[in-house]
Amino acid sequence: MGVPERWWPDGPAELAAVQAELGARSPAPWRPPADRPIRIGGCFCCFPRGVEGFGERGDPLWVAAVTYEDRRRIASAVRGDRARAPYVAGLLAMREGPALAAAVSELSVLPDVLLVNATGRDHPRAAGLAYHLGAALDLPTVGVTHRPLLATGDWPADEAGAAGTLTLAGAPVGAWVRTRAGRRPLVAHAGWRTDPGTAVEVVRQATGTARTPVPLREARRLARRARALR
DNA sequence: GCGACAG
DNA sequence: ATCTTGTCGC
Repeated sequence: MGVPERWWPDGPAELAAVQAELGARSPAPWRPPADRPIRIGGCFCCFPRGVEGFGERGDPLWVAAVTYEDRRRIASAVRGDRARAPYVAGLLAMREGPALAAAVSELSVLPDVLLVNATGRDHPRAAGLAYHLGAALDLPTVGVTHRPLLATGDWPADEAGAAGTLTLAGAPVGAWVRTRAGRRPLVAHAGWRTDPGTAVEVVRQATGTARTPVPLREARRLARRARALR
């Protein structure tokens, strides 16, 4: 993945500069291959229970990454690490970026596209963590969150698969997606080399019986299990 | 000035 | 992110 310091600087101003540079890029669009099963990955980062709020530099954390092909998990990686900074909206990369990048890099089989618990182009500098992580790893990414950061748009109909575009400054940056009827929709974010349409398609394909896409759920489960093992 | 604000 | 409490549905 190249030199870590180049992608994950320590200071807010330095990170903002990296985001501005990355956000101005227009990487070649990636599209899911139609001739073979698509490998979808997911990564997740969790923190100690009982510690609420924004946290701080040095907080212990656990990260997990997985690769799925068809309905099966074909690779996984779990590790413990430390946060680089407290949580600050718009600067999430400074807190979790390096740890997530390290976990994904340890996968024996990389996915075609990676699901990240973060925003993508829906960001002040068009470079949320999902987009940023993809650029750092040279891997197409799709962001998945409970709500948008800055983008706005109406909720879709209450039926599985329904989607509603989210725009920021007039540009489509993601979409609300109803992965399960009767449940709150989640947000599929355009990330590194993916547009809103692709993001929705990947989320739909990765979703099983639960609201959260399978690879993301599994990465979350593994990270929390590692935390439980202390 | 005040509220909002990914995880 | 994590925690608490309450409510609804199977």
